[in-house]
Amino acid sequence: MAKEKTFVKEITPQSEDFSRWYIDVIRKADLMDYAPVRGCIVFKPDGYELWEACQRELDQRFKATGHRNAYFPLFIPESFFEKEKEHVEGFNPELPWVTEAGGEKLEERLAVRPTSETIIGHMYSQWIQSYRDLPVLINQWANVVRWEKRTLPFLRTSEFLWQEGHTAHATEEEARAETMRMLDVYTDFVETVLAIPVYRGQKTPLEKFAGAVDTFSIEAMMKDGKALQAGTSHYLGQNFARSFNIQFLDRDNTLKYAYTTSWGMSTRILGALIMVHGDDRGLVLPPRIAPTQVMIIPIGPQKERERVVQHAHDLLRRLAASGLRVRIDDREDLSPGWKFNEYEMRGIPVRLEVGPRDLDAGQVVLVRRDTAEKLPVAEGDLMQRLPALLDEIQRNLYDMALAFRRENEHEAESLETLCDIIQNQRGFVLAGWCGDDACEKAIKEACGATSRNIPFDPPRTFDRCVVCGRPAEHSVWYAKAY
RNA sequence: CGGAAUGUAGCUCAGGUGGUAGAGCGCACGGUUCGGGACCGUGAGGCCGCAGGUUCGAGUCCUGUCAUUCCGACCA
Repeated sequence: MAKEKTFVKEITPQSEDFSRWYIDVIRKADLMDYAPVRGCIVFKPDGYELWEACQRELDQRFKATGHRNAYFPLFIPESFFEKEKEHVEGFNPELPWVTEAGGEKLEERLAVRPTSETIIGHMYSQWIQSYRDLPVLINQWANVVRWEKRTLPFLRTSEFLWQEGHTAHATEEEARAETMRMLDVYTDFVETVLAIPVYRGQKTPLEKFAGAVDTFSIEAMMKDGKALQAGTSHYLGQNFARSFNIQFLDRDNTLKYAYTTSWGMSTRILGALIMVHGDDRGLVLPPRIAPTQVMIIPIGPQKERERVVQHAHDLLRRLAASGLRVRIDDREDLSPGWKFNEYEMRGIPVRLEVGPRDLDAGQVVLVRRDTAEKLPVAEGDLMQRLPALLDEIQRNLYDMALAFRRENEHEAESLETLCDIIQNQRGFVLAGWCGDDACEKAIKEACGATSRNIPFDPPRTFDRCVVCGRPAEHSVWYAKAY
């Protein structure tokens, strides 16, 4: 027991210092390493596999909604950014520039893309002539660069991986439907696969994407009560179509600008996954996203070893054949206790222990990562019980995250109350808003909370703006955000 | 980009007032162990972040620089 403490000491408890906990976990679990360039990280295999799992789930959903993947260049001519005023203002401070190549100064500087609306808009203008060419439904998996002042692994890195969908439509109605459809896709992925409940809503004008007409987001609450924007979907109206001349000839033989959308989810979602489910022992991965769902650990003294390991491998084959993501750790030089701790820290949902005693009893022991419960299971029942257990863990993780979120949802009728909650408690605060940017800024200045979104179906409505007291037009979630 | 702290072995860290670098864990080898991070023995491992400067001599003092962490400003 005393030794166990030494182990736990390597991960700072969440209650002591949440930021420290986060850094400790991602490093101990071997998800990433720091690269020599500011704000850049290496996704190590265990971290990258998580992203691959996200990619797989999302990609499947994108394709099921009619999208196809393509790839656009990393470099974007400077002039492209100047075509959309808000867009250039929003991104200029974060752009890295290529000014020289092949030993010569470039005629026109090239930005390393921070997002691809401009270059894709340019290409779409050449591809779209007629209403018959619409809609264009394209997604790309890419890396982008934003030179942020302050970086944090996964949550805000200089270079990050993401997907960005870019679509063009003949009508506003269709483009708006697309915007909402993709928000639904994100919601489904994050809630059902990552087991993270989200608030769906619209961004305020101050927080919306530079160049968008409307931005919608899903927002998740981390275990320290802070908010993390898990995904965004933008209705761009005709803004980019006008800037990049995306015009088509409609049925009525008139030239019209297309309506476009864009939507993105990035490796930042991994930060959410870690901070929503992780605990003081390390990562906790929902079964549906876990690269390894079950880790088999054969146990036993040398003289029993052969028959135990053989049996464990037999189990491995059968479980893998049934479609489960199973691995075995049959290394002889590490004690079972060491392995238990190791795979708990790495967040593997279920451990399957099998030793001589189990063999004799015709059973195995399943251990849940989420509750630490040990469940002896007769081998005959294993094929039924294991998938059911994984489902149960998936559900439980969502329920726990939802319960935590509910405990940390607040309401405020006054700025004082709002700030008191933000500064002395934790979580999200719902409050009335008149619609004026100034009131939103006032809250940020008063206590550092920003508007997260205007939820589609707020738990309640307010008569007055929490800042100015004028009639409230919306209910808004406020929180400190990552 | 401003403020603070940190940078010494793979990891966590120790190295008063300058004198040529240490521990624990980990790693390698051998042996004993194995149902919650086992133990014994032997051993390998260091341009002390990087670059200058002061000095007979710098991990230690000074300057610059890079990176990380925290706080602020900024932030689809």
